[in-house]
Amino acid sequence: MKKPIQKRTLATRAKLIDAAQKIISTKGFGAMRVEDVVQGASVAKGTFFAHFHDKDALMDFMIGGEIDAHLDGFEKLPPPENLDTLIRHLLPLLQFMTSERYIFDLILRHSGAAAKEEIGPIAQTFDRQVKVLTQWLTDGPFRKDVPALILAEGVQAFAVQCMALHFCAINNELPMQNRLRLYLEPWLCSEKLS
Amino acid sequence: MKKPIQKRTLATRAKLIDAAQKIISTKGFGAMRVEDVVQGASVAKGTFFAHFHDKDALMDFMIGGEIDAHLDGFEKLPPPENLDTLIRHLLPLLQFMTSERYIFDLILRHSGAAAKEEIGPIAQTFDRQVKVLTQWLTDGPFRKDVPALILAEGVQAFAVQCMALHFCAINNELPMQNRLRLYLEPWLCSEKLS
DNA sequence: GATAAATATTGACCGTGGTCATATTTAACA
DNA sequence: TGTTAAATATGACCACGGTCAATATTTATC
Repeated sequence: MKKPIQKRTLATRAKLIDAAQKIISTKGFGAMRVEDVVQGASVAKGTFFAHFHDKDALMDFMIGGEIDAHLDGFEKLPPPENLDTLIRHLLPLLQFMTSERYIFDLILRHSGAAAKEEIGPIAQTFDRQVKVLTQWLTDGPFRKDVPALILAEGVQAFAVQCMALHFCAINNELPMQNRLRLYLEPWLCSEKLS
Repeated sequence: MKKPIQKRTLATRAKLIDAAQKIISTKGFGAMRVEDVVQGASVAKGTFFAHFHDKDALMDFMIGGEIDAHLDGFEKLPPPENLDTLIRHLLPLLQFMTSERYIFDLILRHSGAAAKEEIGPIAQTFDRQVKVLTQWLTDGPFRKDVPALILAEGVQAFAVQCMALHFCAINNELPMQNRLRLYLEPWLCSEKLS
């Protein structure tokens, strides 16, 4: 994980990731079994855990990669000139994150770096996301009485809330983006009183 | 689960919950094993799953009970007359929710009712919490340009964010209540522009 | 090229959540 | 009270993530 110097190591790792990718793209993230991955990669089970601390670590890596791809796209976009554009830009990422219940749960578990351990791929993307949002909010026509960083973290909080309610039996009649707008309008387009 | 008519059923159920409670109060939620519970209750393993759909369902019940106790307390409190009081009232609940990583993760998983299934105990407490907050926000000195329900859901979203960051290696230098204040001040004490 | 140290791989094994055909108990009715 | 059907309990069994001592391979040193 930290220093894969040997060629063999890199090859094995690639085989594992390849096998995982194959399973994911056909059966989805939630259906991935470690046993299937090692069989697909033609290695022993123990080898898997020599490369990834646990199953979650591989998922963290795979899902983190997907999120990073979205963020790469965000960074090529011009700062949104209004709230609706901001939401529209964000939507594809939110849709990926909610495309499987398994994905969303795993993201929640890994969105904050676990104490004392190193910061994982997904946690890094959350930091990156805040950075992108901070930039957007600084440049766009949004409130300036609150630090853009706080606003960005708030957008993240509301996005998580909307995704959670998306999976909710009683609260999912409203599309995610509409609900997000309901929160973000008062959050981003207000000013402090007095 | 739905219609425990027989006395035996109620007794068995009580034995299971008792055994679970005993384990939880000595070793914590995260250390609970189904095997230990059934042994403590002197029943077979299969019996457990006749009473609870899975381990999470028992946890949902136990943790839901704890949260409900907090909400009972909230309802006896007068509506907070300012932001700091609101946060102070909320804090004990947030502290329980973050007292174990296991608890927080489970709460996140169950805070929205799973699609098509019945609404679980924790999901119900989240609804209840929104109701209490809505009342508080209606009565207190907070912004009135946004429906109190939306404000309440926002408070919940920010609370979740603060709890998540509480477990985060890089973002946990700020106490939960201070961070919450950072979000809630612009959220609750602003007015929409134009 | 021989040998030793470091690194990577193996697969039998384990812990724990969850299943299900079978056995037992309860309730209803004659 | 005896018979029977529904409700409940049982425990052997399975699935799957994860461990670890033993083995194999690579790299370093001479």
